[in-house]
Amino acid sequence: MATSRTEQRRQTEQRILSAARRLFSERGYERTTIRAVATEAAADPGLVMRYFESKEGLFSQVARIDMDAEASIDGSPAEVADTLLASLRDKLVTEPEAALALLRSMLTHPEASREVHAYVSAQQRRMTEALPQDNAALRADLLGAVMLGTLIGRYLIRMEALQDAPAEEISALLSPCFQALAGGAPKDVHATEPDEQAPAG
Amino acid sequence: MATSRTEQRRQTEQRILSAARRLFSERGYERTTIRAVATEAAADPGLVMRYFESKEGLFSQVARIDMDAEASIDGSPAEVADTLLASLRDKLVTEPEAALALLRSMLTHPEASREVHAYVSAQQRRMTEALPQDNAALRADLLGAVMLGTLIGRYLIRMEALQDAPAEEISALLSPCFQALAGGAPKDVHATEPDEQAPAG
DNA sequence: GTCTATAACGAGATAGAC
DNA sequence: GTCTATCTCGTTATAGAC
Repeated sequence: MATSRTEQRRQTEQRILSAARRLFSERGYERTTIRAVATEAAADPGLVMRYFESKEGLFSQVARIDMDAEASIDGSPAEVADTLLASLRDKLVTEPEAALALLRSMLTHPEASREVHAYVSAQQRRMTEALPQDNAALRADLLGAVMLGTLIGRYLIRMEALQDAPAEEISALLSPCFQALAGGAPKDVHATEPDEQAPAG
Repeated sequence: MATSRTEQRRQTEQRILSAARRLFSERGYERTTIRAVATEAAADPGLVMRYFESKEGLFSQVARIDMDAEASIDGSPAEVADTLLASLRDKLVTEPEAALALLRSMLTHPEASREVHAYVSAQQRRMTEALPQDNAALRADLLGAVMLGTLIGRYLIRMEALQDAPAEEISALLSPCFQALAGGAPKDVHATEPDEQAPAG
């Protein structure tokens, strides 16, 4: 017998999670209803509640991102910039659906906001340690803001050119930007005249 | 007498608008209720409906941004970058509450999304015309994404360092970033005048 | 009579009883 | 696993104040 009760239940749970991931990332927390998730998963609304306790519980399950999976951030400023850029490129290559569920709701849902805040804070702290400048914390925040803006533009707002561009082209354009923010020397600039670039401080 | 009936009404309308602006920008569209706006404005929920037709109508009134007020975008890539940076710095100096109402809801409310999309598209088109490169459209989108990310980080997500930093410091750090994205030569000037264009080299 | 406040309606949500 | 009570929302009718 292929489908025991527990197996059946596990499958239903998976269908619900998958449906929730899709709807939360497409519509955000508020506009996603338990009913819609249930319909999408061919299950009963009550079941969703039973399995995940509440709408909040379902969202938590969906939007949990493991910070530990992120690459560690260290080395010279230029290396930090490269690491971050590589991390961003990853997310530009394959759409990070679970993360999008979180991003989509971060401006309007308190828990999503907290979750994102915790994530960027952690990342920020690691970067701040790696960047030697006195204004390292601000530089780290700006790096985070640029990454956030890029992901929002591509996946959530769907800016046309940004949505269609290959990941490599985006990261190539962003590279000098990251280098500058990290405080390293901008390397592959399409500049006609490489001027001196000492940060005023 | 200071408060005639129409004057009284005008004041109530203003209180409602002000309350709505605050609540929409703090909580976003979905989590802002007509009732809460009315309470905040010391008015009646029915009045809000009567004055503004519907919740959508109220939001439209609050979130209307005049694109014409934006500075025109032209000149060399370096000048384009400077213009954009100046525009961003403006918004970093004084918190643009009405725009924040729109930004806060852009990821979860369809009309807010459309409004923002129209805005960035218009800006994008003007920039694309000004930037000579073949990948101008993508560069324009990225410039927009960086500005968006910066505003979100400072006002909506409230990244700590970014929230507290003076506008000049932020724009100084962002300047080479903008220059690189616009395709001009990175330069280390931090101008205080929007019109100021330092002669490079 | 116009403008404002109170009350009620129906839709749709979550969550807990069966 | 299903059904239904309760809550809150946006909105509309109704009664009262100027």
